[in-house]
Amino acid sequence: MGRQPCCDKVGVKKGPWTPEEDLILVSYIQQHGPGNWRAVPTKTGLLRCSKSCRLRWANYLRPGIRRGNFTENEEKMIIHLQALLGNRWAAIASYLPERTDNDIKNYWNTHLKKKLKKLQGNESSSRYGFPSSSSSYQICRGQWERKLQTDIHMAKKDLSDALSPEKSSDLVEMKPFNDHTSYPKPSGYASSTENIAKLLKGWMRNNPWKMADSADYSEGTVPMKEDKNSKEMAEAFQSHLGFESLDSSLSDISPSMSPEASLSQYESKPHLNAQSQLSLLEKWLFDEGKDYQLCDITLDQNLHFF
DNA sequence: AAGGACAGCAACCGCCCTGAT
DNA sequence: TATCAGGGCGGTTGCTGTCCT
Repeated sequence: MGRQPCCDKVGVKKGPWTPEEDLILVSYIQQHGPGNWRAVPTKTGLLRCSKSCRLRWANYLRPGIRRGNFTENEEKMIIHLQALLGNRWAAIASYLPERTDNDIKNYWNTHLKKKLKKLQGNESSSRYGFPSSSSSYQICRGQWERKLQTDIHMAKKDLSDALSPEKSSDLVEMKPFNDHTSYPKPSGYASSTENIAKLLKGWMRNNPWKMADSADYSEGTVPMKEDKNSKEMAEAFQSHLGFESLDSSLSDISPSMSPEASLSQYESKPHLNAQSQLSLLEKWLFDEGKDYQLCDITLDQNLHFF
């Protein structure tokens, strides 16, 4: 028995989102909060699959998202977390504030894979805390990697055990940054509107209200028939959100959003629960001063906490 | 300047999990 | 207990921009 598609594919628009669609989606979510994605296309008039709406929100429009320019520290974290967790991008993303799993996945596939390949081929690099010039380091790193390889499997198993409800119930509350139940609420809608603001700024720069000339923007995905309407809508949105003073004006949860909605906008990611058991790992990962002195932490110490 | 190759990334696809009924 | 819908997730695709010849 085949699974039903998430939505009726007929008449569903695909491809890149237009600014108008983004505005509509953000406006809707601002009013109703994220969730109940199936209702979004029908209630907004967007000719998009519900999944597409959720993805667009989660990966692009959601509050607190930072895009591009991964820092070296973020790279290190991704590399080490990937070694420990595998391609569990959502779990990895939960440790990286402001990054989406999709972003991390793309970054891994396009940048870090190559970098690591290079590093493997060229052991002389010390960029990731592997000071090659030291022979003792070579031994140390080798030992560490061997141990890591052989024990990752066990660690994963233990981790999944630790994640089971009966065990996680007595864990200390210490969650990854992106766990949206404990996410340091940035500023209600501010970050999201920042995204939209940037989007619109660029859009307005490039589209002096001539979208109707563009086939892309006139495909009928948005119930706006005139440039004027688009402009008015954007202006209203801009006015409402206040491009230039987003952080201050929206430093609290948007009043127009219900409490449930306010809370639920942080819901989009799962989290790991075995945080106390990962505490040393986290300390290790987040302690910038250490510069990932891998050899200072034995694998036994690490795995002890799984 | 043209066009082919390549890289980066947004978005889609389909499987899986979970909660509701 | 079985079934279903909604949502999450990882893998993959394909579009677009940039670089190279």
